[in-house]
Amino acid sequence: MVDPDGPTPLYVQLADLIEGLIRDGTIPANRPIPSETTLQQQYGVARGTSRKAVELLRERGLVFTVHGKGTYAVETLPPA
Amino acid sequence: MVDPDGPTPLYVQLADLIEGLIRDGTIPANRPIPSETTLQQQYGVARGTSRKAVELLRERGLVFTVHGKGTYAVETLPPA
DNA sequence: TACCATTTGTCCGTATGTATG
DNA sequence: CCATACATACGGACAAATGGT
Repeated sequence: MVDPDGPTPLYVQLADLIEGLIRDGTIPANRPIPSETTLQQQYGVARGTSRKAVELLRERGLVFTVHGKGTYAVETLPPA
Repeated sequence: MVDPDGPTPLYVQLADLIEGLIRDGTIPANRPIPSETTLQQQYGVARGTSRKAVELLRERGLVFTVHGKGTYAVETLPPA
């Protein structure tokens, strides 16, 4: 999944992985991505790392976040 | 604001700047100073740098920190 | 109304690695 | 060698929003 010893930062690897899930339809539009806590446990990273991954996905225009609810895949994806 | 090329370390410049804000009343007693994250973004420095600046202010007796909440200006300022 | 669980938001504390002067 | 500075990554604690009981 993610490689802590690789040259790519963990939070970038995580973001790339989730981007793949969105682009291949595993996570459809307007459906939530895993919570920050779930990502931590699932991939064995700290919360700060999962937060930075989600932040990157927001910057890439792939997801939007609602405080107290969750983070969701956007309707129309930006070009890869 | 802060000069990365100047002879004074960035974190000292940042601390001096905030000390000024406290002494001139811009930041009143028991009010929070900008967070480390805010300082980073505001002045374009790394977190370690903003953290060292706040640490310096603590050593100078100008602020006190509450873990998980924030850093605040003290009630009675030490002599300049 | 009150309470509670979940989730995101915002804080700080610490450590390691890299690079520069 | 050491201080400065940046980036990454871990952890803990509290605040705010949401939704359900």
